[in-house]
Amino acid sequence: MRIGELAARAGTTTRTLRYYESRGLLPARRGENGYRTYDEDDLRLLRQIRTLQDFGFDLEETRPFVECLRAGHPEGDSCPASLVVYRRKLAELDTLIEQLTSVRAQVGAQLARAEAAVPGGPEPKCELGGHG
Amino acid sequence: MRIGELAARAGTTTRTLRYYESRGLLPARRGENGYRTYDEDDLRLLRQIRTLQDFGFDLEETRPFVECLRAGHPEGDSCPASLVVYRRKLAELDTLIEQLTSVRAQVGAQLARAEAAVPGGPEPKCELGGHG
DNA sequence: TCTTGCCTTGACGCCCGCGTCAAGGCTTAC
DNA sequence: GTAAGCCTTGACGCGGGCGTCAAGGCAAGA
Repeated sequence: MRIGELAARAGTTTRTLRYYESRGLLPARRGENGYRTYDEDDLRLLRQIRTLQDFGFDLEETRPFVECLRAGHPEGDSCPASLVVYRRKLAELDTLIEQLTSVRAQVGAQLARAEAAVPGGPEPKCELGGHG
Repeated sequence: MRIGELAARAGTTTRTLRYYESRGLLPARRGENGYRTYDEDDLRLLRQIRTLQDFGFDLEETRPFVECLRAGHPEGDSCPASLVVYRRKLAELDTLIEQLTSVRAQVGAQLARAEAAVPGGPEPKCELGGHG
């Protein structure tokens, strides 16, 4: 299979595949005409990468999973190095979610305070004259 | 006050202030020698910008707050345009937190599944021989 | 043979909020 | 006078994951 077909089957682009290859993540064999050649295993690796990318993993973070698959393991996370990445990611996510939740609370409080100070804020269609 | 002092008092850098000016966010008067000149009001504007930046607001999103202060209002969020930004930000935060929470759950599930499949994963120092 | 459509490499663009360096001018203290 | 330390503008770099164009090679059908 050539690069265009692989890209289509994985729902990505040829540019992306060349980029992965440039990063050493998904090297390709070459046909006699110089075209990149891929097989079903490459598709599996690519899908592993894409899944993790969709989760917000950096490209580098997908490397252990790819290497794990390439080493013949049944899943990309069948290797300790992948689990390390999982755990680090979980910690990052927890920290991030905590921070965002804190920010959300602060922004929400600011909004509530500001709305209370502005006439017509919470219920803009009532008491237009503001005589009450 | 000149740019260095303002930067120091706001806990930022001169480069940042020039950048804000280039974006039209924090224009400066000029002394006869060409030096930028700021006053205490500029410091207030700058602190408003920095606070929102710390909350993860884009620079453009701070503009209504800055203009509100510059218009003479007591707070940057004393204007409707600022409240719009607040509400939009809250919605963005909610969406993002939701997505991250979902990802966290999926990654956590993947980790649990992978750990269950790998001997020595959850408790690496026990049963080295794995005879149990 | 010509066209169409795939493929190749190379290289610049984008986003965003600055960091950092360059080359020079002004000010101030000694 | 001169050195230090502030200021000026201009311009390139960075990180990440590609998009997009350029210029050309190769393959297959009419």
